[in-house]
Amino acid sequence: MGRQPCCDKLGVKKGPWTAEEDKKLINFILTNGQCCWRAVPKLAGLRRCGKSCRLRWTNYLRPDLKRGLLSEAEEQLVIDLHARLGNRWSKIAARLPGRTDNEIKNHWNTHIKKKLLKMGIDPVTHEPLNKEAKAEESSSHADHSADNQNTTENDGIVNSSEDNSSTPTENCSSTTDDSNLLDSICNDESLLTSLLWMDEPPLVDASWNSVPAGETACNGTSLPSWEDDCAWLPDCQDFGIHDFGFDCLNDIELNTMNTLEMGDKTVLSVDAIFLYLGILLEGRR
DNA sequence: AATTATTTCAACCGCCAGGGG
DNA sequence: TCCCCTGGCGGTTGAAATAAT
Repeated sequence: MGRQPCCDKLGVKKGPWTAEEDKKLINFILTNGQCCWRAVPKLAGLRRCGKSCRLRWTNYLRPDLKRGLLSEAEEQLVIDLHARLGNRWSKIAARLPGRTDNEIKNHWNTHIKKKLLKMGIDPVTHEPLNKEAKAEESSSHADHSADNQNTTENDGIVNSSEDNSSTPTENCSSTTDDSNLLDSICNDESLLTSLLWMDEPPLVDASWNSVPAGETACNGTSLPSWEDDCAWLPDCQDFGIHDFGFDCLNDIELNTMNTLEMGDKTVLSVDAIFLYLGILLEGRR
């Protein structure tokens, strides 16, 4: 018996999402949280498969996403991480808060790859291209003995045999470049702030999944409505203006939002979140 | 202005891993 | 232990946007 498709192919819409669909999905997720994706389209009134909904949410609609091109520092970080992790985009994305694996993968394929090639660096091995050519030449003589030693899996990280103290990137760039990278990261305040959370569960995502005490998300019982009780939202999700990437909004837009001061953080009301998402969606069209 | 080539990136596809029955 | 389901991942595609002719 073959594997069941992720969704009933009949009557399932494909292709670009419409504003209406986005709205429905956002509404549903904000109301119910992320639960069983397979059930989402039905419950949200969408003619999409659950997988498509999950992808749309994680890659495009999630409120904690950063938009726009990667900064220099982020790009450098991606290159460095790629040298260590290879094409493990999700692992790389986990180190760049607000960025998705898809976004990083696309940016790698369209920008970074070309940049590295231009610089004479092999985007796969992160070795200088001429060195690569030489290595290939010599390896054709020297059998494949190095193959077994060259890469070792260590806790999900690929290291070359000469990699105990340095990465391929470091091999071809030098430790000065590393300090430059560090400098550039330190100079990029937003990135630095983000990186401080690097080994923490992502702020929004983690709490996004956590349904408030006493609520059940997926079994369809006793879900909170916004009107009933939103008090958990600031406490549990701790949505801050900057967690949402509100930097993109102008003062007027921000002033129209209903915010609450919570200690050193400005927390958004539910109305404000909906308003923001509306503005965000408008801005993306 | 029209046509063609190239680039970008959102979305899809197929596969895999992990969890539960 | 096996089977099924779900979520997640990485590779690929193709429509839209942009640049070049």
